[in-house]
Amino acid sequence: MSGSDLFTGTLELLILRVVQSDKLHGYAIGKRIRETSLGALEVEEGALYPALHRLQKKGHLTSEWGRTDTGRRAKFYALTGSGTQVLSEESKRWAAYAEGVSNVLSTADGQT
Amino acid sequence: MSGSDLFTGTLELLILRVVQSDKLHGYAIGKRIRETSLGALEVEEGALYPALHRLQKKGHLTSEWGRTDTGRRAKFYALTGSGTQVLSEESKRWAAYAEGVSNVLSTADGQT
DNA sequence: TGACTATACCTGGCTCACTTAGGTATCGTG
DNA sequence: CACGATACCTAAGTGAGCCAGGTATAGTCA
Repeated sequence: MSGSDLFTGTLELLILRVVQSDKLHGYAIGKRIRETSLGALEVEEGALYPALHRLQKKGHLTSEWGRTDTGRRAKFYALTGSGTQVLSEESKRWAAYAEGVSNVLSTADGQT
Repeated sequence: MSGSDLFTGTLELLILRVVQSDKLHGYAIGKRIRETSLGALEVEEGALYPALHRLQKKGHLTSEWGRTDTGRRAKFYALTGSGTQVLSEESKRWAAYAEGVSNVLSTADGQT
């Protein structure tokens, strides 16, 4: 229940989006999410790696072993066609959802 | 996996916010969330009632049996002091989180 | 050389919010 | 009087994420 908990269901969306920008490896994906969100999103490795495997299993990502700039062994992920589509759908779903929450949070009190 | 799934963790926030506006009963809380969000947020009863009980157990809500305008028996909920505080904290957490997600989703591609 | 940190990957056990799918009871309406 | 809407509830199952471990390697610094 720590304050940095993810809202369940957003991680896959974030991963897909980050991988769309750049072909990254898992560890870098986590870092990228953390940095791009300016620390607001903390990605635990115990959530990250299973999520990557899930996405690959579902066919939304492909993976390939390679080397980082610093010569380290790492698994690089790339979006598939279905991944691109899911990203698009989930982005819309997130936007609608966030707007819905925003509406509820900002509604003037006591209206019918 | 239907498209209207909640992002886990937001429901309690929504409930607290809705109850702050008006002293409502459970069923009406669900309806209010659905309506205020213009249908974007679908609240299942199987999620709603346990959430209300959780919040009460944690001391963030109190409940009282009463009657609706139409004469129906219903349990009305009200915010406690701690509930108000949690609402404030969770609102901030949501705002920060949503901004974080927004940053990730809208980041220009390929930046370091 | 050897210790230590950061990088990079992984898994198993647990928790717990949510979905699904039932159930009860009452009121208004066709 | 059947039916839908209102109003409440719970049990079983799922599954994402947290926690806490593990392995291995590259670079740094004493």
